[in-house]
Amino acid sequence: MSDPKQRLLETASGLFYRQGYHATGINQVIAEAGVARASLYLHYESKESLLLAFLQQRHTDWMEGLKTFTGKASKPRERILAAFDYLQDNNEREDFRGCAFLNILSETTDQDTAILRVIQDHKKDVRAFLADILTKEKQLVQDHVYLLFESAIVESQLYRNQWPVQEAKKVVGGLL
Amino acid sequence: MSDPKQRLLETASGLFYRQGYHATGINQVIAEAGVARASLYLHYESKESLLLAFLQQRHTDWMEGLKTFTGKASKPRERILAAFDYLQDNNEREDFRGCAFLNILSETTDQDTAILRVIQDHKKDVRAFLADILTKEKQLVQDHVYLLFESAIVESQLYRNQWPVQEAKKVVGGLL
Amino acid sequence: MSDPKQRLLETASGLFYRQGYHATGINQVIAEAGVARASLYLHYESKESLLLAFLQQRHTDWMEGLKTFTGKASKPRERILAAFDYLQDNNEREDFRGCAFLNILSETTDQDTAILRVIQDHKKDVRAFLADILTKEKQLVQDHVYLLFESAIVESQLYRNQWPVQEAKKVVGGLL
Amino acid sequence: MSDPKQRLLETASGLFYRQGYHATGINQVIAEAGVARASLYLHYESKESLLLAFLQQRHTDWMEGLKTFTGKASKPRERILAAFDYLQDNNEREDFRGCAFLNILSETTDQDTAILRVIQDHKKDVRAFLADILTKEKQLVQDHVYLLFESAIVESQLYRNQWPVQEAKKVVGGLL
DNA sequence: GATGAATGAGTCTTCATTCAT
DNA sequence: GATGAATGAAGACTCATTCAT
Repeated sequence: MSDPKQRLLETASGLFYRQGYHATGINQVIAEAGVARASLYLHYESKESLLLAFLQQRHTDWMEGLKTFTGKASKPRERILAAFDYLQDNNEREDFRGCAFLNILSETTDQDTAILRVIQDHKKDVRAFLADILTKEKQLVQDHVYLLFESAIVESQLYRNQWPVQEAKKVVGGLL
Repeated sequence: MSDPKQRLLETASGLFYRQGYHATGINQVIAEAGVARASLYLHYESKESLLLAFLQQRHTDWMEGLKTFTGKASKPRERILAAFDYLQDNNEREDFRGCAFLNILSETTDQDTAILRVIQDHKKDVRAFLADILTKEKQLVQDHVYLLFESAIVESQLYRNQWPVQEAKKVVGGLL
Repeated sequence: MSDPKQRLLETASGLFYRQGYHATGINQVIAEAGVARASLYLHYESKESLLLAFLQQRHTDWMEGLKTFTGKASKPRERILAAFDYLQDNNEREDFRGCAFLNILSETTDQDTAILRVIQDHKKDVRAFLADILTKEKQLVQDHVYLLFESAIVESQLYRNQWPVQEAKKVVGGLL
Repeated sequence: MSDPKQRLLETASGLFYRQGYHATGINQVIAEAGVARASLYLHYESKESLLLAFLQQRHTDWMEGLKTFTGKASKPRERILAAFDYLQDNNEREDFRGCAFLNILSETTDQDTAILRVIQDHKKDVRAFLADILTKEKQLVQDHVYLLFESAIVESQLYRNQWPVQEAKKVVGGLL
């Protein structure tokens, strides 16, 4: 809590996630983190590197949460359904702000290669994670589930409502 | 081409779509539109109202494109598949920038009620449009198709690749 | 009421008086007057000339009011005291905004000769008016009354209170 | 001289006093102070807070000057008359720009509570200062002197002339 | 006489970053 | 390791004025 670097990351993470990257200014970050302006540049070489740190940390945390939720079951079908429960849980805890990576993606152009890679890597991991649970299924089914998983996230953010998660879960339940 | 208001809208639309809303400054808009600063505020009362105009125009245009594509077929199944062709066509024409509405959604908080409404209304229209084609299907199937349609857009933006559209289309083809 | 020139003058007068000259923009004037922007420049060659028109009109109206109030009495002493009643009446009607001329004077530099002259002429008229009532008094007494009259205006604006008028009136009452 | 914060305050003070608050732009302030635009906002959170700083500083300086002048005499009557000499001295040194507080008052509406308070507090202090010298006099006499003191300031600004100070001083001299 | 469109220069304020201490 | 001061560029927006219709 009193480590400036960590405090900066946590503050920036919350702001980047809730307000977006460009809508968040350095001033707000340092003010809310209670850190001197120059200290930010002591620990992170630029605003963008702070963004990268956020995404990397978020990746770790999010995957951990996913594993925790899916770890409660053992059969593939139940584990996949538990993944949708994770989404529902996220929506409640984070007020339907959706996927941090897809949100940043929207603010990203092809020039931002470093950021783009982190985002894509995250999603590849998610896709691989689901596919790993569904090794017995054909790839088309694996993709099918992944695509429904993704739209469950996006659409519940859009409507500020859990119905897309619930519908997607229902569909997937019928599928497997 | 020489109507300043139209030129402003077209320029801003391109920039908002390609770079995002917050990453686009008024200066860039007026410079590329070749219009005086104050002229922007003569036609649009604020940057946000320019964004709203963009989204409204985009809604009209995009739905029209969707109707054109789906209008080429008559049977529900073929019309739905044609909708996915539309996505593929968009990706090529617009360089995988994805959905203008979902991109802006990422930069939007709950405070931005007017913007949020336009975005949600657009998606409700899309959902209703697809459901209308699938009136003979159960609602779960309708939602199923809608969710795959949405993730096809998002995921092809993410990977800068058409595979999500193609996979989604294949899945839907098997479904109907 | 429907004469644009008159409407412009009345609107600008209110705004200049209540908000000050520099704090009042052309936009607000034309918006509240319900007149096209260019129409303003049809009737007044500049914002400054609108200000001049305001001051001239105000001079006429204000002196008329002063004459009305003082006209109710006939003896010099009573007429002077009535002048102070006029100030109190103004304060109530105009919410303690003080003297329009002195207020504009504060926003005026030595370069603004035309404006400065109108302001000084107004005050010279006021001074002469009071002196005319007090022709039997020495000049020092005349000035004395004038100075108290002026500070009654300024100080009641400052404190948003009638006490300076009342005190000044009491002093003058004892004097004459 | 090389402290930017002080230089900003001095520059702004001069401009606010000579030109008025609204007529003075941030650009002019930073240009004449030789300071970067953002540096202004490092030291003062807004243009208005710069104005407040000006008024507070001015209050201190002005009262000190008043005390210095009145301190030269010991008898109440002489001290009061010295106060009028202070006004005359101000007029000469500052080219008849009058009272900084009353000038800003003219640009102030009831909404600007912070500014209004500083102005009123200044004048209350002036009034109390004069009253303190005249403790032996009745309150009406104290107010009488205060009102003449105030109009001496205002009217000499108006006419760009010392006569109002001299006349007021003469009157007060006869009074005490 | 009246107007909507257009503008260059200006408004106040914040941006992300660097530097001397 | 930490910081307050400093900055050039940019942010969104408004100014008073003119011109073609």
